Amino acid sequence: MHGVSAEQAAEELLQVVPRIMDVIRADVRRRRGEDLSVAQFRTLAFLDRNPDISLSAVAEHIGLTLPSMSKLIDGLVERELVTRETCPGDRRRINLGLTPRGQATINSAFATTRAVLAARVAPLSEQERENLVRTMQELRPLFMMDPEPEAERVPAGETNGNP
Amino acid sequence: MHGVSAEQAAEELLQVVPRIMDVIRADVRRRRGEDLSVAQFRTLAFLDRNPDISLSAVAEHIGLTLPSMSKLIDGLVERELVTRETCPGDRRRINLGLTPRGQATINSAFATTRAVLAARVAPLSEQERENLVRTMQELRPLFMMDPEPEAERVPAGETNGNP
DNA sequence: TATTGTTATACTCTATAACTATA
DNA sequence: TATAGTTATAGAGTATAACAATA
Repeated sequence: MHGVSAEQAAEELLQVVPRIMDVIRADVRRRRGEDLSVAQFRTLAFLDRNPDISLSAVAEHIGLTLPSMSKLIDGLVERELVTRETCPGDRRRINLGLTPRGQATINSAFATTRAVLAARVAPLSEQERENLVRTMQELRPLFMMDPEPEAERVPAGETNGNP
Repeated sequence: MHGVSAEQAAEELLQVVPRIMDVIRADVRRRRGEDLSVAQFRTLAFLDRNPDISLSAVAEHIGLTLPSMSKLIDGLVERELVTRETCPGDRRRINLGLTPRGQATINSAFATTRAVLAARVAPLSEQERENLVRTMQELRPLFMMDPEPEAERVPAGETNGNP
């Protein structure tokens, strides 16, 4: 193998990553013991990675409007999975976070999913596992950043004529 | 790097794959020119990979009930993105497929997402890209199969007490 | 009788618009 | 006046239950 273009690498990601995600998603669906919707689950996971974040920031990342996310958070606060506190410096903002129960919920979910993934990659050789880990570590920084500063939403109805 | 366990490899996947998926998902959200919901988009992509499949099979994969998927397909058929034909051999079943317009829609979406991913992996060296492609090819067969033959749904309320 | 899919109905989720509170 | 969130209302999406058609 030689001369791999960025486009070819992208094609591989596009074909394989969603398949891995299917397995993760199926696991999440199967064991949502707290009866969480997918959006609620994604929100918990996001709060796990981003403590003390604002409502707007969560809404933008998850892809919901502010009112929708406000209501979704309502439900998580009621179930004592999420904390919602007024920001001391700017009393308009709120700081969101996980309660111990919320943290336990997400930890438990991750543990289960990790086991499912481990079973999937079990057939790999030692060499292949090392390869896998190296690749993930190389990809990690490239997909953590937000390169597109809130790109404008397509005006819904005006489809772009693209390649 | 040596002595990588399946659990460690799984941990890497669990941390990085959802981040890549965030980028893919954000792109899908941003340019759903046909005004497709996420479920509708996933359905089109699934039909692209699995021609002439039944309604039940699609519903199970996407994670919707049969009535919900029936209605979702209604919408896609109305917009002339999906074909729905009675199966000749067994007239209870239906065969689903993409219309040329549906195929064009999914192709266009993939092209855009591929470009976004290519931009992300552009910083990788030639060596790293080769690594990436090799890893994806090794993972592909492991995540294509369905090892869990429709595992029973947790009875909703009885959360498992796990690690 | 069992299987595949659809129709009927109700509920949940999400969005748009209007509003409150703080800056 | 601008910004961060919430409340009010309406529309879309989804589920459960009942039904129709084929095997």
